[in-house]
Amino acid sequence: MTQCQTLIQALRQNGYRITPQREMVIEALAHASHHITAEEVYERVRARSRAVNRATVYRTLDVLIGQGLASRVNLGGAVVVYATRQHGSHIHLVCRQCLQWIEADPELLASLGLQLQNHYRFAVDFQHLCLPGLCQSCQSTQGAEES
Amino acid sequence: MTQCQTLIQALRQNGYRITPQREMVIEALAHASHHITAEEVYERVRARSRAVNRATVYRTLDVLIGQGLASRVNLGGAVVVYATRQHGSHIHLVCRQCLQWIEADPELLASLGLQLQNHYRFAVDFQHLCLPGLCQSCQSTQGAEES
DNA sequence: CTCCTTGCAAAGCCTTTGCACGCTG
DNA sequence: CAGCGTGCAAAGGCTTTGCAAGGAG
Repeated sequence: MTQCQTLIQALRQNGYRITPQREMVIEALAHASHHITAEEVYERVRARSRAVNRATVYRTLDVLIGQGLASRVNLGGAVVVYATRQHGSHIHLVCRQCLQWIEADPELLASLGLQLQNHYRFAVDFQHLCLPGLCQSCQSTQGAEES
Repeated sequence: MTQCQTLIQALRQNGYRITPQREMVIEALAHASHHITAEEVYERVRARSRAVNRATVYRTLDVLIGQGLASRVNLGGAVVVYATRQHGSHIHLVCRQCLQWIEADPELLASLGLQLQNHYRFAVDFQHLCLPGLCQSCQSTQGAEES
């Protein structure tokens, strides 16, 4: 709840107008336990009001991202998900085979982040990181399906 | 050269037929210094023969990926690139702002890989990893453009 | 000779855009 | 009120698909 208000305030303070549509998009995004796709945001918003268009969802998500309030990540393939920045930093271990993912402890990346910063002056976006690979169950089936 | 032959042999042994089109796609991919987009593969192949269709390029790339001979990676945004597995493991530090990327030393990820394997039984795909973030120059402009 | 592959063109998918109306501030 | 934000519908870019003809093995 408060999370939504924070986002709304941030938008308002940056000169954006708060419309019912934007509120609903923000709420859908903030209430999502994890990341959701644009389509899922649309569905959730649509469940509350038919007076929202897909284009508006995309436009609102773009605004949030532009303001650094949300992030967009491509979980391999064509799967694009969104999340508010307030979900905190986290790592996704995305299985390239079953497309499921595990959340990993962000702490594991701390030292890597420092090294990359020192060596390459590159600031990895730890807010929303996604590492492709193979999950445990797919590692087993991997060999078997090579027929 | 030999790299192409290896790929071709692998396909042949898995029951795929080797056509001039597939050879050309494989050569274009294998000779690419880094990763290339599907469109670039198409252009390179097209430069050698007009008798190749975009659909064939996509289909061949899919076959290669299905066989684990190539990988597809989304460098943020709509940029999708391909590379043969034989290019060895490497990390891309992709700037989410200017979309340019730096190659980082894969060794930096070695310990992280082990930890993720131990903690989560997840095998990160180090063959072709891509970390989003901000490059040095965009880190400077970042603060300035927040108007 | 079989049937895997291809080219062609069209469809698909997700996302973006142009425009006039409507609502926020 | 001024002008940003919206819905609608159409376009857009990239990728996939159906089908008949063609070529690999």
